[in-house]
Amino acid sequence: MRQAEHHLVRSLPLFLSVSEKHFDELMNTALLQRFPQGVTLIREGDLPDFLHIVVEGTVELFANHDGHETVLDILQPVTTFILAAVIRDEVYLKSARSLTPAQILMIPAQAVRDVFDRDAAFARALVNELAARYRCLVRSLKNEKLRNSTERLANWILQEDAHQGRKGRIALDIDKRTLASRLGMTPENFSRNLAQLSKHGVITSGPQFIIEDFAALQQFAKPNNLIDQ
Amino acid sequence: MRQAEHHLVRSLPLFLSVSEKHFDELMNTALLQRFPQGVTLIREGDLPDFLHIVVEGTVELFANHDGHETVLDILQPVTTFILAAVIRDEVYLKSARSLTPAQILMIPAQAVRDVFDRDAAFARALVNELAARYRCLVRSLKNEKLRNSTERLANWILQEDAHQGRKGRIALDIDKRTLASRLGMTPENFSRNLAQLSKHGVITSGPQFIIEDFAALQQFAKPNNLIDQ
DNA sequence: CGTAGCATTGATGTGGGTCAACGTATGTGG
DNA sequence: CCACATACGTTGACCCACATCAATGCTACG
Repeated sequence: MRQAEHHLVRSLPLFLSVSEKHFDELMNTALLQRFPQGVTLIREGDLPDFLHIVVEGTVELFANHDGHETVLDILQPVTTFILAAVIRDEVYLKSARSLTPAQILMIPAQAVRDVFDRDAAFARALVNELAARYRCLVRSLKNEKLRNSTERLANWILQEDAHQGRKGRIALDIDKRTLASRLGMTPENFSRNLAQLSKHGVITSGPQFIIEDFAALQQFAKPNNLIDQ
Repeated sequence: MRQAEHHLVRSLPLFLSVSEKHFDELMNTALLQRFPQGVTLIREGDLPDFLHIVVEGTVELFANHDGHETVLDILQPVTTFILAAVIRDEVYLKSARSLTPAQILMIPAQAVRDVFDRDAAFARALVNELAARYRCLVRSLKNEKLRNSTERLANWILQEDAHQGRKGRIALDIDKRTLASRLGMTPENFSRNLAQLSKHGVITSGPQFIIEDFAALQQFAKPNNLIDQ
């Protein structure tokens, strides 16, 4: 692993307080691997070999049942995933695939559990990380159950605008269909919802959204800090 | 707190490996409290004062937004809740109310964080508990997104039958409307779904369900150990 | 320039929520 | 002991959000 990535990982909340010795122990056996787009990284039902960390690119967590598939989460750098399965050494409940070319840091599950048993600081960091992931999951569950698809899109636009510096102009760097799936709707409904939002201050021109009337959008979206963020 | 409850709590995975000293420290300041039915125990948006543990009764976790309410989980003894909020000392994302008269053990949040900082065994137990709760949440999310309401009911019947000793006869100890809400549907749809299941081997007579054709029910329900417990 | 893939738009179907009516059981007071 | 009230369960009618299917437009790239 390169120096730059070493520092990046070291500075994650999860590893910040781990002793140098234990951090080296984790990293010595870790792999930093590049994957092309569309690769299945893990499969639900398998036992965890590695703790995965998205270092670059986008990863989709999904699950299948009886011929149907559902997206459970979409991850951006830098995020751990399947931490719970690694800790408990139980089968994955979700599958993962790369939505873009991606760089994934993979730490052998046994090494994580070993250090977890010996390094109290790491154990505490793990609690915090898991708690954070848990709360993210609750938020996205509330987002799904308490808002309709147009509202979810409106709030995504508000958040993305804040993320891109409140310029009121959002450049879309992913496919609309990918964003649609991320927001839990079909591409067709995504289009219709976008059209709806023209009534609430959003102009769309190709891969750009422009917030023409911020107050109107805000009023429609009703952002809520117990759901968003 | 009585001796019996002391032992019950002590034997929870969360407290099994905590030192006697630290366990006493947690329990000294803890409250074991009885609540009547329908009491709001915690409110989303508040900061956590206590870690809650359902010792007796049933507790519903729910959330509100813009005049709508949704049930996020229903808890049976013995389960911790709002652990993630306590660990991170951040606001609750869910509210909780007692669905039945309930007995709740409340451990001051600060005491939990104190012992967590000093007792590595407790920190590790917390990780395991949180990971278990995380996985439960993923399972119920998959149950909601990958099955329709009739399938959810069918699987609940299979699970409850297993739970009651595979007698093929299930005694309902809660209101049908409560069960409906627990399975994420209205009482009206619950009735209709139950009627549907008569085509798949389930006979219903008042507060009793009888599995008349186990194979048929199983075939319809398609139980999945990556969704069901 | 033609083809492939994404985006958009319209028509239609379906799951499940809502509203209303009615049946059935369990009290409660005269 | 009966009349009545209250509440739950069931059934039917209807509606809404969203998925699906189909047709067409748009863009890009060999």
